[in-house]
Amino acid sequence: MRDGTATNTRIREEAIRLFAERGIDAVSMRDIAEAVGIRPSTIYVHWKSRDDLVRELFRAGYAEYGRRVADLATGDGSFAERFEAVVRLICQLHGEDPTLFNFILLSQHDHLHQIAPDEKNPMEMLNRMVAGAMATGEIPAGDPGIVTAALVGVVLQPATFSAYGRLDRNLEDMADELVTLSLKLVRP
Amino acid sequence: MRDGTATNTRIREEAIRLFAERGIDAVSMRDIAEAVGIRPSTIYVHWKSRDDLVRELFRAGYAEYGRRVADLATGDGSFAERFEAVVRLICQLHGEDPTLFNFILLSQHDHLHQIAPDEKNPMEMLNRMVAGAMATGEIPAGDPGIVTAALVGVVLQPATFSAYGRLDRNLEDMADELVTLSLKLVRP
DNA sequence: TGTACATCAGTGAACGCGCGTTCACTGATGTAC
DNA sequence: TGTACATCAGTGAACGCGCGTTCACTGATGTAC
Repeated sequence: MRDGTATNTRIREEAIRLFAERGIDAVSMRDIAEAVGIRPSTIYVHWKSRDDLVRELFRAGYAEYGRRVADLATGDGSFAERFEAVVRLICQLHGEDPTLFNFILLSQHDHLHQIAPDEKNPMEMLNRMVAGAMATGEIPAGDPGIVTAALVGVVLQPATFSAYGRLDRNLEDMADELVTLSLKLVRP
Repeated sequence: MRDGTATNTRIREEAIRLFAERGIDAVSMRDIAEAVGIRPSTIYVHWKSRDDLVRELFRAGYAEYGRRVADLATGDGSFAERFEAVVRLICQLHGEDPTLFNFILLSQHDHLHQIAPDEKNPMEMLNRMVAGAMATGEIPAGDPGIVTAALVGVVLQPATFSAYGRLDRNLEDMADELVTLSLKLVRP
């Protein structure tokens, strides 16, 4: 039999690229197949359905990001140190694979609800980090949900603007500024 | 002849509601017609195409929001005063018509690129406000694009979390906290 | 090393479906006299 | 007030199209002997 691993990988790559560029809904199975240079039916050799493909790609990426955020968030050090590390990680993830990063960033709304709550969820992770730091008095008390959302916004809004060309700088180049800005949010 | 004004209004209302609830791509002309209680072909009496309908709804809402933000952003007072007013306005807009607010919030990415740059653009407005305040030394110097993006993120990320049920509080109830948080971003 | 066979990645044609849209029509209602 | 007419909001049936998906098939390649 032939080895389908290479084809499988290429389907993943092209699908993520097209989804990130055009939005998930705007990409058909035929589009993906054409980009890979195969027939649409070949995709069904590797995945049960379109939905299956999308879900697997999102989950795999989101889970990996979740793991890496979790490693830093649950590490040693003060809240400020750990949070700075998370912000820098996010900027670095964008630098490593902007296409994957944008795919996850832009498709999160459609897919977050089908992520099981027990998976290592970056948002949950941050929420606990913030709530913990409030409890110890490391950062000012407040509604942890709002503060977490605001912290996320400070980083992801520039990422979104960058993805849409509204900001022409790479996330990695903004890391220092984003660290400074987000830490200002949790000063007394 | 019959008066189509009421039908026209109902089509707008139901379309915005469905778009906000399900996402624009997931709503068909038949869905809208069914919600209104008319035949799909009737929508074409009022709009040339589906695209036309979506664009008109988005533009009308975005333009109105732009005007109201512009009024506050270009008013008298310090940067902090004007910015606080803008944040409170955004929270209030959410309270006035959460459905319209969410429609614009969630569909902005698909449609921002077809908004003419000369229209009163809330983002452009804020960008100029921030750049101006940096020039006068009212807020610390920096990249105005990043600081604007971060400020927007502090407000819109909680709005997004609220729209998706990740935060169960209304934007209006968070106004005080969001003002406090966003102003922290521009302290020395 | 050479041959027979099993496996299964990849194909090609076709399917049913829901989509946006068109268009000849109907008939309620405002206007003119 | 009553009648004839014009207007056009709304209808119903149909269209072509691209979509996701299926399935009998082909043929390259790994394995057994």
